[in-house]
Amino acid sequence: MTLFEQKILDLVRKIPQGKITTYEKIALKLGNKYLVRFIGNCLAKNLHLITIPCHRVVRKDQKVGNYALGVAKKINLLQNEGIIIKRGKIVNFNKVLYDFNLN
DNA sequence: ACGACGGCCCTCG
DNA sequence: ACGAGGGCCGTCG
Repeated sequence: MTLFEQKILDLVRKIPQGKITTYEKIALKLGNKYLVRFIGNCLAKNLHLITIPCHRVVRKDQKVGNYALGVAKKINLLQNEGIIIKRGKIVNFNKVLYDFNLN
């Protein structure tokens, strides 16, 4: 695992239970928006590290996005944390959105 | 709503 | 060592 990937995972690990963030926010935090593709790539590969709550990272358009264990699993996990999802979209998106810049 | 393409870092040939 | 391809995305047509 590279240093850059570590940085991504470190950020994801900071997302509290019941909150979400977007691929784009992480990308911007780390530099530029085109990183979104690599971020997805990285999370997909490192899912075996259970300590990283990959399911709390979603798409900017309020869809949940993809997940290595299946989208259904991702939705389940999110709903267990109080996030409301309807037809694949997060209903209370703005309320549960976590902002890294609050630190 | 859908498809194309962008410019990322990594992996693999 | 180098170049092509790939991926849990986002934007614009």
